[in-house]
Amino acid sequence: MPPRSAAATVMTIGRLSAESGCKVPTIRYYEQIGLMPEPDRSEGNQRQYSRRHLERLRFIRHSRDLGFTLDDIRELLTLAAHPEAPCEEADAIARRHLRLVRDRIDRLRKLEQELEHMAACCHGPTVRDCRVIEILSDHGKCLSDGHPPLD
Amino acid sequence: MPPRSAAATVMTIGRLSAESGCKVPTIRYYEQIGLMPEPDRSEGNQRQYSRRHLERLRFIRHSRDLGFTLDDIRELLTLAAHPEAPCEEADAIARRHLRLVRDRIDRLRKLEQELEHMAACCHGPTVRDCRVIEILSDHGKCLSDGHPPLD
DNA sequence: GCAGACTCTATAGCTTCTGGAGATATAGGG
DNA sequence: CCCTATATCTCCAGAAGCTATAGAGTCTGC
Repeated sequence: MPPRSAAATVMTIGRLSAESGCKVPTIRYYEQIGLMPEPDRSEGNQRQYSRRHLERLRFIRHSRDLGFTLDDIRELLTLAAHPEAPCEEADAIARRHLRLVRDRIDRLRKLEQELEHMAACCHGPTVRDCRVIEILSDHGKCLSDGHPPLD
Repeated sequence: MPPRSAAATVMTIGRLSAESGCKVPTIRYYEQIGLMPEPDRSEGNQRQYSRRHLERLRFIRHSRDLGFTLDDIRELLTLAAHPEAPCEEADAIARRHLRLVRDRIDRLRKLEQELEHMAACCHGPTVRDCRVIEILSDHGKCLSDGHPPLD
């Protein structure tokens, strides 16, 4: 009997979606931007995917979950296809991304403090006595001087 | 002599930009989406801003820096215009935002660990021995089961 | 009165998808 | 063979929050 899991040699796009966790329009989008190769088509013009497609898509999905950009992923995919190449580049991408993530954490922490401070400053029942609005209006009432952009 | 700082009663858009830290196209964009009111125009059809515009724009800018969405800011601006209204709502917006920020910090921390783990796993000189690609290919090699979406 | 800086409008692009419209394909049951 | 329900097809628009460009007009200082 034919296998019921991802072991099926041919998948529709819906199946690929279920197996990979990517939504159907997202898969078509990835194909459109050249991140996924164009699959074969059935007689009725429907996409037919193989396990190789699934693997690639899972790689993409996983990398996206880890916050890599599509451009990063494009590069990582190229690297993955050349096992003999030096891995410095892949490593560099990962490390750069790690720096980015740490940076974002730092900035978000500052923000967290600022917001805690703000929320703690609400003193009266009306907007007039509420510091939230006031602090937003006047940067000088902030804990820190500058808020770096979040992204 | 006419004042040289923001005390000028009338500003061009470039001046408003410099005083607020918002770029010129951003200011026009805010006007377009109704976040900033349409200012008077000079005879030559150029926008003329008052200090009230500057205050509003600074409020917006500061809130953006703190990560509030434009929709949040719209609401906060409305609230700010009604000092007699109860401040619960402003407070609620700030607290909701605080929760959001904390959530993002948590998720980014997990990511950080994952990436550290990954980077530490690079063992060989070629992609073949580099775990970065391998881990990306195979979710099972991850520290955690699921990576929640970052946003 | 002219160079150069600034501003105007309108429109398109960025990133990473997501959703809808309207048409076709396929699978399962009678 | 037909019917229906679901899945798929293409194409296009929209989301958030800007940013950039083109081509024209305006203002300022010397």
